[in-house]
Amino acid sequence: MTVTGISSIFGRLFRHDKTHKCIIRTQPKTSVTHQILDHLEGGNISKAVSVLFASPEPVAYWLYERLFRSCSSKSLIVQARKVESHLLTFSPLPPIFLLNRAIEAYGKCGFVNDARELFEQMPERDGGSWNAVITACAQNNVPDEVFRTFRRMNRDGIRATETSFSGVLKSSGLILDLRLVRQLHCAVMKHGFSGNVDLETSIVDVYGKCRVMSDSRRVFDEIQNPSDVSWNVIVRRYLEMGDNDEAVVMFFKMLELNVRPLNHTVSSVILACSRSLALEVGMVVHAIAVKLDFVPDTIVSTSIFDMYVKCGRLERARKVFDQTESKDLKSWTSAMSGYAMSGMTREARELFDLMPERNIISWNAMLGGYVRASEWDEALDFLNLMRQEIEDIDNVTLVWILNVCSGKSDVQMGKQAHGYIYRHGYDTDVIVANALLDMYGKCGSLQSANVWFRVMSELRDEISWNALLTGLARVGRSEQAISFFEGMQLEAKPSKYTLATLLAGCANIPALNIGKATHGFLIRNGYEIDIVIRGAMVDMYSKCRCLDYAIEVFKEAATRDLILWNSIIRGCCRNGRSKEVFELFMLMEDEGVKPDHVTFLGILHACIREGHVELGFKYFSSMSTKYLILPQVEHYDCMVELYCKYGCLHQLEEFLLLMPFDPNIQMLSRIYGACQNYGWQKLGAWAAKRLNE
DNA sequence: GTAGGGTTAG
Repeated sequence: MTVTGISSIFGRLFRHDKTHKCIIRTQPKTSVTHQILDHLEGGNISKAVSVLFASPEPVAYWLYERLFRSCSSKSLIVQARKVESHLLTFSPLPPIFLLNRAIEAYGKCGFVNDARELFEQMPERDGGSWNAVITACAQNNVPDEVFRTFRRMNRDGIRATETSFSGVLKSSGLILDLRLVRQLHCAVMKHGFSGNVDLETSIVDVYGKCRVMSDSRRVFDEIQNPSDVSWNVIVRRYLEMGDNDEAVVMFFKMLELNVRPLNHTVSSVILACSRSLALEVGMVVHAIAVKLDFVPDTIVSTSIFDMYVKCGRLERARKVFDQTESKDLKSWTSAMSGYAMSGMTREARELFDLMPERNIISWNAMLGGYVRASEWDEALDFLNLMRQEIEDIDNVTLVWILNVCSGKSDVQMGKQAHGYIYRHGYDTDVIVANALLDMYGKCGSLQSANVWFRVMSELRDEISWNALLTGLARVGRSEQAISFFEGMQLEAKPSKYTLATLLAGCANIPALNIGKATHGFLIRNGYEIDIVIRGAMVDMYSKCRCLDYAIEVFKEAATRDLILWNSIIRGCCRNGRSKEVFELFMLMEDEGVKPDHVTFLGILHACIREGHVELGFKYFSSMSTKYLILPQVEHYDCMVELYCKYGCLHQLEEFLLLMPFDPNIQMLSRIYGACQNYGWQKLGAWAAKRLNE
């Protein structure tokens, strides 16, 4: 034991001695003490504090301490302040440890300023005081103050303890400064805490939060006996990095070592399975969870439910939910929003209506479901209901409302929302502000979007730039988009999505030069040309009538997905190179990529151009027989065009008989025209009659 | 020491 350790024990003994004297000296007020104790034991802390506050005499120090601790555990700020006030009234120089308890209480209640003020006013402090104020700031997410205090503490020669480091590490998880984290890691080692599981776990956590999993994992592997929390942290960090596989691997390692997982760990692993759609592994983890008796755990069963929803196993999901015994507000909301965010608004609403209680988050989740599913009228109805049932809406509600305005292209409603946002001070919330910008862009009010973008000035971020850029590109104002793109680079780093938007903008006008410049920018700045960008480039070049470049870009792809194939196939059609479409289709099949309805639109258009009537019908039939794709109106449209254009009216008549729906106006007028051309009176008359109807 | 629910662009 260190010298300071011993002296502090003596200090405490000495203080107890004083406490003792205090009780003896104040014999008459033991009744006050008893009353306070009675109230504390009955859980009525407010009452206990009231009794204290009314007492014209001090009580024993140990009782003050108990009161502070009670206030901490129940977050009673007013009561904590009363206790401090009473204490200082009767003992202007109370023992340090008591004031430390007060600081802790203020911290737990979320009142950092009270904690700091008291700390600054203390005539004398011990290591505990420093720790108390650091912990208070750390708990309340005031990292700057934590570091300031920590540096001051070191300057004053106060030795950092485990508690100080745990506060500082927690704060460094908020600001994510890797250099700082490395320094702290060294400091922890230098102070001789290298065998301390808790601190090592914190270090694993902050490296992970800084997204440096190699270091995080190295520190983890060095821990002698990782605790359940250590395992929880490493699994969680892998999950958050998107490394779902490693999260699962670590979970199974933990089981091998016979460490019982925490409920949060099980929940993280299930989330990992759900995110990678690894249903089979997920079901194994589900079985493990059952075996380890986690079924009654709300957190675990909620994540199992969510996994089954995301993997499309609705019946299983519902079974898990119905079997969950203890459901709280969070698990109800989570389950309901699982449906809502997967587009199953009907199921979501069913749960929503069953919920025993709801808060703003539940309301927002349901509303978000309608918005995501583009069910605008349902969303509006729901908003009306919401207005009747709950008092307030918040920033999230506003974002969904703005989405409804965009969806309905209702700029009037959007402006009303803008007014509300302004009046209630939500205009400084960057997410709301960006949603507003997006709304103006999607409603085609580029003027308003521009104005608002300028008003946002200080607030705006990369998303704001992208939102405006998308708005401009959407209406084909690509020159303006590119000049914004130049402005953007002074403020924010364009993401690959920005560039994809820009390329789409070039494709629309079409603007080959800007498109080429964008291509060059991507290469010069070392952007990863992923499948999305590549698709945008193929599309841009083919729309700019530069098919050879498109083919070049297409060929360079290491992997090709359906969308990329579709882009090049449509590009060939668009540029009159229909013959190559059939070749491409064969290559696509060879690579094992399954065509979809878009692919077939391209093929049928190629048949129309090339006059392949028989082949066109063969492809059309193969859609349902070989590829199990239900032909849509557009495909029937193509077939009608094919038959009409080449005068195959016999086949057309047969085809029309098999068509599962009524011909639309476009088809009818095409048929009518063809019959006129080829003198096919009966069918022509029929088409004319239908047209008149 | 960690820790389950709703939020913006593409």
